[in-house]
Amino acid sequence: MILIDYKDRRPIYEQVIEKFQQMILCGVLEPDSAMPSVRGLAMEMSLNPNTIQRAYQELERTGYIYTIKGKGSFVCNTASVAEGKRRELQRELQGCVDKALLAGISVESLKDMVEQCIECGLKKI
Amino acid sequence: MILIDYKDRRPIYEQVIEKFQQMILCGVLEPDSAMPSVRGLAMEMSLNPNTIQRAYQELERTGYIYTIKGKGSFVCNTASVAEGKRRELQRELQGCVDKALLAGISVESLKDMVEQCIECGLKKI
Amino acid sequence: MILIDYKDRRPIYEQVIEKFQQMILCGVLEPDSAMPSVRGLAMEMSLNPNTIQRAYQELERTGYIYTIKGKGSFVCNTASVAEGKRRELQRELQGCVDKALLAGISVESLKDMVEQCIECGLKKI
Amino acid sequence: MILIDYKDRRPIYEQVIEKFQQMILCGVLEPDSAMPSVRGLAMEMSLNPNTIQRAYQELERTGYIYTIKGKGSFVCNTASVAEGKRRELQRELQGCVDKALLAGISVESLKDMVEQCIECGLKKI
DNA sequence: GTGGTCTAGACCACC
DNA sequence: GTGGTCTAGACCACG
Repeated sequence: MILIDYKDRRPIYEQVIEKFQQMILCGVLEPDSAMPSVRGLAMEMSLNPNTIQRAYQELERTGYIYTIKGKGSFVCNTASVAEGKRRELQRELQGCVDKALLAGISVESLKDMVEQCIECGLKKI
Repeated sequence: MILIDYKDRRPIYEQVIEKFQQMILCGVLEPDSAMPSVRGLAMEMSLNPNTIQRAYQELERTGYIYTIKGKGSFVCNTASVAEGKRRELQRELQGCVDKALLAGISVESLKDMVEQCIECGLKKI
Repeated sequence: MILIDYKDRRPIYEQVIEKFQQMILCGVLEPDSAMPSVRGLAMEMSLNPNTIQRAYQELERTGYIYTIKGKGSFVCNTASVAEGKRRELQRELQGCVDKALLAGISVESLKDMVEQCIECGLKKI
Repeated sequence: MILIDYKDRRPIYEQVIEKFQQMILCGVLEPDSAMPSVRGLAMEMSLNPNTIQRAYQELERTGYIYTIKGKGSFVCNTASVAEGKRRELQRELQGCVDKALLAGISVESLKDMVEQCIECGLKKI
């Protein structure tokens, strides 16, 4: 299930979005399968339906899901979505790298740090 | 001088903090040199003194500057600060990498992306 | 309720912080229970909301409370907090002891003073 | 000589006062010996004479030194002074102890902490 | 409703 | 002159 970290400073709806993005991109949620209903999910997670609604809207706007009135929301095909996510991550990564370089960290150092991150990240999965 | 990006969603004081961190870490502001006065900088940037004050307070709390009441604020020695910044960046980088891996991006792909970022980042400096 | 001592030279927000730290550490405020709202408490204490806000921010930064935007602030689990407080007190105590020793007070004398303090402190609780 | 810690949040004049109190109480400065001149000391320490002046005023007010117009300032007999210092320290110690007890630290724990402080403090001298 | 940020302007202690 | 604190009141994002 989706777990909310209340100590995370980001708004709840962003956390919900992120979790669904992950599940869609890594294939846990298959294309054209139904998303949980807004009200049902809200109840299950003890959240305000508005919060879920906002997350779904954003997921629809960014091409992760599509909605059929009266039927519910469904997962999009991932091909196009993956490319978008890739670009988004590239932007974020660029931000990190820029900061590091501006802080005077050498390219060598930086690559080492990335290696460590990857190693560490692989363990978590 | 420091430019504020009002389209940036982050608060102004955070942008001010970031700019000074960069200037201190990359040596533009030398250790023990005087920071601009709170009021002076506020006037120059057309900001409220409280906003600058808050940025300076955070910079002091995180060890970038030290303050002498009635005299002003001054830049700390960078040695210890650099290590802290490195750890902070490592954490942020880890976040990026984790997201990428969770999104199903391969390690190969990821390394390519980092290479591109570094190349691109070096041009900006 | 929280009483402010206007004769105290310390800023109001520090007094507010201290009072809440006490209430959290000694268990008057239970983990995950809600803190009073910023505006509500400000009104009740006839203080500016900013002053309360600042106190809450510091309490959050030091791990006493956590905040959910739009919902309010809540008390953290005390386990980890207690250890931090202990270290803080140890530092402060060290300062006192150092001063006493530097002033030429004998170890014997000092221990007697501490005994008196403890005796006296226990009565206040 | 007297060293000022600019990173100390307390005002400079308080640090000056404290250092002289220590030197007088532990006998480094003998009764009726001359204090350094305000201007001379200010120059030597690269401080504003006002700052030294204020420290001397406070030292005179609290009975550590006495001033003869046109001749300078001199160290008082320590007997009476020591008792005052002792009371001041007792007050400060009481504050620490009260905080600890309010934070739920046991008397046993507290005594252990004091022992550690004393041990640690003796090494510094 | 909640907290987070910002502006405007005041007063204080310190140097 | 400097930074530190506080009040008053506004606007925003979030739930």
